[in-house]
Amino acid sequence: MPYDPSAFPAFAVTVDLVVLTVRRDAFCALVVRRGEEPFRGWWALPGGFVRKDEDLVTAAARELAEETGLHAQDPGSPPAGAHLEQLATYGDPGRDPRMRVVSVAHLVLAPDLPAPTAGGDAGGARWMPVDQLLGASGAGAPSERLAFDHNRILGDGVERARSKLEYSSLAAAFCPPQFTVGELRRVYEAVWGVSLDPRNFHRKVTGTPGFLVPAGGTTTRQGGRPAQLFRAGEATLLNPPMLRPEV
Amino acid sequence: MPYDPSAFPAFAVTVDLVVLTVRRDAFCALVVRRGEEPFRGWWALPGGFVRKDEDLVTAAARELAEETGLHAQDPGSPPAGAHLEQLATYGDPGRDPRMRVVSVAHLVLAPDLPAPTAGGDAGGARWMPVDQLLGASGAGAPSERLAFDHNRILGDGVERARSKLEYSSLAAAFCPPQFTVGELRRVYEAVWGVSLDPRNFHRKVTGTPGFLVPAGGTTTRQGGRPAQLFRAGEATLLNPPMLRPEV
DNA sequence: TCAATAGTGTCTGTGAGACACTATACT
DNA sequence: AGTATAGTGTCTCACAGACACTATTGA
Repeated sequence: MPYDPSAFPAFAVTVDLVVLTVRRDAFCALVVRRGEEPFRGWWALPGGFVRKDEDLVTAAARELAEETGLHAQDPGSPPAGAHLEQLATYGDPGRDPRMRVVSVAHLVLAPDLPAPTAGGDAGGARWMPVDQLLGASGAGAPSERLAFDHNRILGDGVERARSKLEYSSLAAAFCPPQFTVGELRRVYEAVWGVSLDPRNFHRKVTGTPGFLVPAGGTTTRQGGRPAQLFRAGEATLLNPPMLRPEV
Repeated sequence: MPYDPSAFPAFAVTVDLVVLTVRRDAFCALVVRRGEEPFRGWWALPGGFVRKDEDLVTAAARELAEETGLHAQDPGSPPAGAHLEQLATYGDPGRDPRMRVVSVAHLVLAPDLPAPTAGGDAGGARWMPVDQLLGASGAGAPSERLAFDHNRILGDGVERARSKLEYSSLAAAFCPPQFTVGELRRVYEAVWGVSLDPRNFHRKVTGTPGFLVPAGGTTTRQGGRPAQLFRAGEATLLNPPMLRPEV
């Protein structure tokens, strides 16, 4: 078929963000209150339109900064900011009742933050446990429904995060720049919803080259014997992986 | 910001296809010859515009059928058609010199096909070894460059396929409905570019519940002792995974 | 006969899971 | 003291990799 630029249908393109963190041992997602129709008053994932001359990942980083003040990881500045990656794209006709919108969802893994002050347009923002939004793993129905198809997007993001902990060192993205082995273990436990043996976990993560680098000091912020502080190492892929229990 | 439907920038949305197969022990991708500017005469990935009321995956399946005659896997018809899944989305401004185009790339894994007759618009279509397009794993430069950012898309698709063979049973998507253990092993060897021990491979795949189901007969089409025929089982996830050698 | 592929058995090293035990803090 | 968490050592089982050996075809 000959190329005709005026013949293609026009789409709106947005980025939606699945921002995940671990707060007080709970695996939480960032949701914002919608201030307008449709779904006025509902919780939704943060997001917004991609601008005319803007890269997709740039748009995602901009929305993230606007809505949370978080800065995405600059390649090069090791312990600063959150992990950002593309998740998937959702473009069913009718997913937005107003018009044809294709949304490129992104996944953000962030350390625990003081308070998610909604930057500008959103009427409110808060962290909400993912179990409450998706239904606990035990098949319960979600107690909160999100606007549009955001439950599906969140579910995909949560599953991506859970599986990435297995074969990458991304769990450290949920931790502050310096953290203990116990704190890292609590991240895995919160995200996977399981209990892990502290002794085997310690042996595994400290024995994997490049995963953890000793940062020097110790801390007793978790109580008990002082624990060594680490920061994330250079390795991004875990080999062999750390598999989720309960096959 | 108040919602203003006329304020969003208009994008064109396309689907591009990374169609992979194994032909004569070579890992190959489907490329089509471009008949128009820009990149007239270059090889490119098949693809096209998403229609106004069309789902993304539907658009990908339609383009696949138009350009190859292949039908994507209908959930429910086990041994028919190819595996189709979303890969990633590419939307850099300037990736298409004519206008702002966001492309939702899809990955297709297909069994070996007789000949990729270009369906309609494309000036020609052929299977090309991925090493030739991406440069052999040994750092060689690609001997053929694709149009637009299709080298990058192809690279992402190839890497996705390689890693999916590890923890899923998708290798069977490269095989005919009935196949032998040796044929399945040659798929792994071609995709990963390695040699695998036939005895250990046999023990591994036949010992994984749900991966292979005996289909009854035997064949000698590979020469040597007759080999049992199998078809793909119900299992989609491999646990434990089949890891690539050469860490 | 040989060459090819299919399939089984056996050994060894690595690593995960279970768990006893010691170390060092706070109350 | 008791309780919390940190960290080490040890045992066992599962499994990947290496490879000897047998089975069954065609040339």
